Amino acid sequence: MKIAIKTANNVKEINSENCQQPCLIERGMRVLGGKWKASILWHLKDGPVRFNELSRMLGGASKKMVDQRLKELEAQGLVTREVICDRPIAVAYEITDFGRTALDILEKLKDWTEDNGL
Amino acid sequence: MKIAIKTANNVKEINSENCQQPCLIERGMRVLGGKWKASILWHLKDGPVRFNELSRMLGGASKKMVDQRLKELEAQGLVTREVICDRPIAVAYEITDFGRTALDILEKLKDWTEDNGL
DNA sequence: TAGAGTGGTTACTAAAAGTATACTGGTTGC
DNA sequence: GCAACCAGTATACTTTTAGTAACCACTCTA
Repeated sequence: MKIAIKTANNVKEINSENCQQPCLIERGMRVLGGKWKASILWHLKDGPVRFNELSRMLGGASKKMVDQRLKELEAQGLVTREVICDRPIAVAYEITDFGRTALDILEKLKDWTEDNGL
Repeated sequence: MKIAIKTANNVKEINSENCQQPCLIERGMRVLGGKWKASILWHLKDGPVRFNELSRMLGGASKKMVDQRLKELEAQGLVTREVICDRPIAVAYEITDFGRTALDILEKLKDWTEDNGL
């Protein structure tokens, strides 16, 4: 739907569209957009990574943050948690097939950031 | 770099990579990832939109939020603000060419969200 | 036996994000 | 005159998120 706006000496048409509420972009961002979430997913793309290692990769994210984000990502089915050894405890986080479907987006995001020197 | 992890009865190799700090994914997310920012950009893709109209499109975002996000997006060169009429005041926000380069990512995000019923 | 590493949890604080309401100062329409 | 619209601004408030630091139980290495 177009709406006309009368200005001093011309008429300008402005586009108006309704958005599904809450809109798809926003809903997607709620899954991938949290701080560290996309990064975590990205760092799991080459294979399973252990908890403390992941913390280091993220360079500065606290254990609490990494823990919280991993739990969210696990609950949403994007990563899985696997205990690979009981004593000493060793846990590996792995991206799921569903999680991999999001890597396309992250790849584009990475390229975009890189190309624009952000 | 691969690191070997000894488990009860096998050895598992785990991938370890260093991340540029702060990594590209995270940096990109700081530009597009704030609440409403991606949505705003998306809603500008079909042409300029006025302030209050944008608020309504976002369905629930307060004026303060919309205002803040628009200012951020403007400062980052993703949108422009144009006064199209002084009396009565009418302002239109428009996506820039640079802003358009991010729409690819958002398109993918939208499709992903849709395909996965999120 | 001390120190470092594993994968967390808990408690606390600081900062950011978001909501709600009212206000300005102008215009348009009834 | 009154209400509703425009594009914001201001203020106050609550909620959420982020981050620090200490702690747990366990193991491995020097």
